[in-house]
Amino acid sequence: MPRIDIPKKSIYRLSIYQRCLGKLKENDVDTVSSEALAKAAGVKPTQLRKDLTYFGQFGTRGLGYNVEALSKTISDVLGHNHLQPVILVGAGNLGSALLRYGGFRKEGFEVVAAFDLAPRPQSHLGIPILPTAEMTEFIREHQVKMAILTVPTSGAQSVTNQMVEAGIQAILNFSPTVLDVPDHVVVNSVDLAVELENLSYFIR
Amino acid sequence: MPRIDIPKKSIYRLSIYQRCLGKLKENDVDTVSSEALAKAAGVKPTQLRKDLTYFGQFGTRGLGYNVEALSKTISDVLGHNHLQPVILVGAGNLGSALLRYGGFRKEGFEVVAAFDLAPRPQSHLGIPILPTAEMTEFIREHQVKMAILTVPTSGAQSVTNQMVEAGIQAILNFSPTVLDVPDHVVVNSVDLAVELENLSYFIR
DNA sequence: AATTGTGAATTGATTCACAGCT
DNA sequence: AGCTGTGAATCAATTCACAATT
Repeated sequence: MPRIDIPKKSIYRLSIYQRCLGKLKENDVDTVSSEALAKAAGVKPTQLRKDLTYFGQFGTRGLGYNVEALSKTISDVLGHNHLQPVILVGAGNLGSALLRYGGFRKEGFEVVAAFDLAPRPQSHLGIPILPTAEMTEFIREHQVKMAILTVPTSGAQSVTNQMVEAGIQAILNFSPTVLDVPDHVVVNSVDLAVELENLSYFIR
Repeated sequence: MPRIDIPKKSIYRLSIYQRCLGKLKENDVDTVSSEALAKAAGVKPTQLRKDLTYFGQFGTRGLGYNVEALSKTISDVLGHNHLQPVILVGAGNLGSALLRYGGFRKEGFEVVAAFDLAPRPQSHLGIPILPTAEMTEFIREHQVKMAILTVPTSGAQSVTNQMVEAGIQAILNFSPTVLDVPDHVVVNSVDLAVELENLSYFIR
């Protein structure tokens, strides 16, 4: 694995570049300079170029990058050329909103099922909401590797343990708590209150 | 302003420490060591101590930190001792879920109004949903400094321009786009698809 | 004896400056 | 001429190691 010393932040920015490239594609732009793409992504041109060199050489000197080709390359690097199945655990307010949101599919992710302790029979956008008791079996059976966690703080760690035990390798955590997971599992946390608090420090 | 060379990430972690301290308070713990608190926050003890020294000395050598006092200090530093008013713009799926969520108040934030191009008369938890046309006036009148942005990509930049013009200084952005704002405005973006993409890179 | 606070060392990320292609 | 690719330099954040304090 050469990935070992690529900054985590570079990987993160790759996704942002990818989104910008998508917009360029929609506008039938077929070549873009590091300067223009960096501007759209809110970074410096040298940083964009440095980020890309971790994975190879994709540009043409004197010209820039081919939008289509670069986008394809980033897809390859990020490894989601095929639809990646994701489960959502905790179908409360936030959870159901995310189910209804549905904007993930276009980015290569498909929410295949949701789980809740007290599932109402209703489903969103055809996504079944199942009892949490069935979660581990589902994960194993469908070989799901990614989960979105939107349960209240109290249940977060125990649900996480079950998911990890069943084979989940990556968790997008919205519960306002720090999850304890084994090394091979990745967690990205989005804590809304923390984000707000952080912002409030910077206002005068 | 001494804040100038304090790492942005330290500020961010302060919020996390604050949350952990809250849990300790609930359990009537009154003293905590850097080791224990760091563990709860998912960081190294030295990092916790370093983060705190940017703001002063709050511990007792040989003993640890007084939970109550440290929590109070962090509140002061983060500057949200009084309820901070926040508006939410874009009352679609995600926006209304956040309105209903309501967990912000406990952390010192109050969503005072929501805005939408096509507001249904209904309100969530007593928070009025008003037409976007009234937004700038509201911001000025109530001196609101913070906003949560949950409009679709297409409208994000123009709504942002209006908000900034009216005096908004901090934005928590959920629109999947990079916002262009003047230097005195802070933006924290949460892009769900980017988070998922980033996770997917790390699974094997 | 235990634990904080911190300068120094290290590690990591960003930016510079320019060589190398097209 | 223009723009990428990249080693070197800089800047920032983290961790170490230990002195200071209770």
